[in-house]
Amino acid sequence: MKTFPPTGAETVCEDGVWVRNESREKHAMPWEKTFEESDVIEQAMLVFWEKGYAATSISDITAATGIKRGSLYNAFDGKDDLFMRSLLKYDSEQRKRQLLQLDAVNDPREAIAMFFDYCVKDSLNDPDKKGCLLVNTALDYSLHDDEVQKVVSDAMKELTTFFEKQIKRGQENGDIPGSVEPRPTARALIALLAGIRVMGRGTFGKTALHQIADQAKRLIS
Amino acid sequence: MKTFPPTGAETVCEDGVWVRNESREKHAMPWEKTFEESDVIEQAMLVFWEKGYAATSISDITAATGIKRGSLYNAFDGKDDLFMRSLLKYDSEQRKRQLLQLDAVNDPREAIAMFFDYCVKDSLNDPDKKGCLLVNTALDYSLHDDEVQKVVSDAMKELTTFFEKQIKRGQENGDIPGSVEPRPTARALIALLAGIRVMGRGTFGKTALHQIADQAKRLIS
DNA sequence: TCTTGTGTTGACCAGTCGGTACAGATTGCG
DNA sequence: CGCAATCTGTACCGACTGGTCAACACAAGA
Repeated sequence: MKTFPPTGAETVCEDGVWVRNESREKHAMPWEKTFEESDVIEQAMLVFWEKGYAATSISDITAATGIKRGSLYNAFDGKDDLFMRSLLKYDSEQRKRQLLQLDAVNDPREAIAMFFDYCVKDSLNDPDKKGCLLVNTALDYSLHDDEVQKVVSDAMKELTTFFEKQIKRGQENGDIPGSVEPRPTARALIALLAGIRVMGRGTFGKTALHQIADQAKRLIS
Repeated sequence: MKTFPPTGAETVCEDGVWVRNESREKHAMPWEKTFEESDVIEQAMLVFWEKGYAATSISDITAATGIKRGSLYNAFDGKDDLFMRSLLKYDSEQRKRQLLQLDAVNDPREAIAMFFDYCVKDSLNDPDKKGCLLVNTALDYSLHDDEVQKVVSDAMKELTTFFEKQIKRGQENGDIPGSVEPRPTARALIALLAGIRVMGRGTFGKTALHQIADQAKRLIS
């Protein structure tokens, strides 16, 4: 009877029992990958993020990760697959995480203001000026397949819903005037965000980006 | 003594005098190109506009124009040169022309509103959803050389100045409240425009784009 | 020790990339 | 008729593209 690892890479045999591999071993089991898939996706994501899908080659990714070509193709389906996983990782680790944090903020106007301030600060701090992978991908919308398009569309829809909800909350407690239309304003905020991300890649400087964020706040007053 | 065409392609010998070639000849002179450079740039521009710089190959351009590879490289310096000329053509024929038209509009608020309405209409009408070549290039800012960056930066600067001027004019004749800060608002309008162009490539639909344009108008009220 | 199943590796594939070289065509001029 | 000058078309360049493949390394189980 065979005793084989349940998931392959994350486990190791110890005292006859399969337990999580805490990298205590010198030699990897032959069925274990010598790398963490999530680490590879992380590096791939950074390359796609900075250079864009079309300008990124498989060699760029092998160079960034140290993984050899064959191993890469053994673990993933190809460039499209790598991009899809990168986009999903970005979406869940950057956007969703940020939204969850801001959901916890009590003051709705403050939550929206913090979002914009973060984006401006983030754009200015990044020496590579990568912008936002979702916005970058939104600009290449029709170059991608349906699945990628859906990720982008859903992300923007959720972002719109977030802004809309915050505006309504602000109107309920009197912080935001009733004359502000929740949904149209939410969409305008998305457009402003996209604008910050695009211009933040080099066209506009610190002052301009901050001024745009200020105007976003004015849109909900 | 030689009598050679002063500029090569645009002239033809008639009655011993060099005059502009009005394409009255059946056969091109051996020093005349069989195509108009501006026509080639026009087609190249459309390809770059739709697919982006990285995803566009020289073969795409020869296919779009019918020009053979050798003739292309005989007339232009290469891909970068073709892109630069395409960008300049777009900048002068689309942006500058549009700005000149709107400069003639008397009502400043109307001029700004018309700008946004045109962009939304244009985004929705284009079946290829190409967006705006300047915005597309702004997103790839750091991938391009200094010259291209300068064209983008200058275009956005001029656009900012246009909005700023319109806002000040509107404030002088009382159409726009003095509480609107000209320069920051102008920059926010640019960001909204960029957002419309990005989301207009597929992420957002008709309603959303119109709503964003409406909020742009609210920003100057 | 031999089998088995896995991941690693580098060579290799056909196709495309941007760009070049050169023969051939053409036509005014001497 | 050459000659000069220019554009055209094709073949070709080395480099690179995304992707495949089979030999190999390895350790558990028998």
